[in-house]
Amino acid sequence: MEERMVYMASSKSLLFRSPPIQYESLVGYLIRMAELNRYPHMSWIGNLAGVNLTEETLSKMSTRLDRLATVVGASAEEMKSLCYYVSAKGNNLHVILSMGEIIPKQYLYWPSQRVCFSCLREKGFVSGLWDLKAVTHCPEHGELLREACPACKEPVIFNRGRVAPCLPGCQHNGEGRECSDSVQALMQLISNKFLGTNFDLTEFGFPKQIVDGDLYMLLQTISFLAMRSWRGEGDIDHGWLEARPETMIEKMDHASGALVNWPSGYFKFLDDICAGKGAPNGAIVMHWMFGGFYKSLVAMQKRLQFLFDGLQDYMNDRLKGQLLTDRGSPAILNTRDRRTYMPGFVARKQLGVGRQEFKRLVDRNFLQSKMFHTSYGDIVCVHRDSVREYGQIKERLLGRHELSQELGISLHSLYTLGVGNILNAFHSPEKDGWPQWYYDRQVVDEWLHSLRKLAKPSRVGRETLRLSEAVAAYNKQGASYCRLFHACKEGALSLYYRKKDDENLLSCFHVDRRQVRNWYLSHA
DNA sequence: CTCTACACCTCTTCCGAGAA
DNA sequence: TTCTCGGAAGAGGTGTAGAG
Repeated sequence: MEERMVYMASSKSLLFRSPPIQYESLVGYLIRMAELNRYPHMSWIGNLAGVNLTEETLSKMSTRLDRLATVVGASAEEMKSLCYYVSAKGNNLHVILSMGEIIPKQYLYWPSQRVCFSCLREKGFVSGLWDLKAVTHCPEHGELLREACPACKEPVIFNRGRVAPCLPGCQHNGEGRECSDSVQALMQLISNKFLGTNFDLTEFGFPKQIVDGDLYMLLQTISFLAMRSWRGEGDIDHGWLEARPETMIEKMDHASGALVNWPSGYFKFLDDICAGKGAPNGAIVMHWMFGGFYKSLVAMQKRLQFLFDGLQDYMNDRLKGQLLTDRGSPAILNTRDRRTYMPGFVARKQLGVGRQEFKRLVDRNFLQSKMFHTSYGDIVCVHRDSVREYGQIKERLLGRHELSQELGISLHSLYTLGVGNILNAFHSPEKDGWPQWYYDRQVVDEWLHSLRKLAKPSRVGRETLRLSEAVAAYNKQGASYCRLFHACKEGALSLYYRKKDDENLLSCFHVDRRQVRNWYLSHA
């Protein structure tokens, strides 16, 4: 019995064998084997293995791989490597890709009956990539995938016995390149994600999000951009299903053009759909298509965030000299305000300042401002970067009462530090006409840090004075914090550091009692 | 497609409350 | 007292939905 099984198995294997070629499709491999063994149809190999290879049962093929492997004489591993997608169990609507990703089945022909004739002639194989609907052109030759030979008109059927479907004697060698650079690059990007090829696409400048993202995201992006008749919140996978192959070529051209050289390609794409024709130099006159595009994009925002962000960048770019307001268009900036220039109202809210302070910030150039002519008249808007920068500084601002307490010196001493150019205020009446004094905490910290670096650890037994004591003791000789700090900096006095004292930030700094006395006497 | 009611946006001015 | 903030009100404006 055992021997008979072995005999049966060996009798049902092919005479001529050949290992799979890299990136070959499973069906394509069987076709190639059929041709090698002079079988008129690849389904004959299925018959040998007891597997029904009709179109309807193809999805189950992956479960019969071992039987097919025995017949064609390939290892189970080799056979598995040909399965770029398998149907998910109990889920007829999705397929699992070899990388583990799951995508709707509608993105695939099952299997494809379209081929690149250049590939057939040059490499003698059927690529697994051609099963993807989004692949309209061969990534390598840029040739259109066809359902029939353009020379002998013989149609490509999947259950054929020869890799090339042509009639005997047909010498058609492929058409060569038939698409733009951008379409071919997009095909290569799909190929990299689906087959794992390594086309170098850096020069085409695809957005990072789809280069790094998964295949499904790329397919959805293409599907979305290729629609070109956006009808609100339709299903993105759906809009594409109905696309007829002949319209796909043009759609692909649009989609790939939008994705290469990000974001300028996308901007041109948006120009086409957003700006009405004949608008005065660069001004945006919304085209009717824009509404549908925008609504669909909002519906897809979670998945295709970069397209949404790109749209906002586009608005900013095209409206450089004009102002983009929130008014009447609540949705466009609700999600994420990325206007280059924002109205004063918005900036004030973000900074938490009132009108007077805002006006001062603009007048003193803390906020980069620009006048815009709008329907309300001329209004002042400010650059978002300057708002962000000042917002960060504002968080660090410190009133002078607070600072003098922290440092343990009087308000007047703090003032003299400013006069002596030791510690300058960020805002002050003298410097920029601010009614209050404010110091930048970061500047204060840097100053204290530099003092600490200057100071030496105090040795036990050395008679030292705190700075405040030194100032008090030699006040009549003209002592001031200012002069002490300058002397320390120039090296005339040594500064000591005692960790124990931490009543306030300056109390840990000491000077030598004798040194400071001599120093004052010599200067008196 | 056009018209209209509506929701919503942002400006200015005025005013009261609270902090320095 | 002076300065600042923020709410209310009024004015002017725009996109959208729905009806016709």
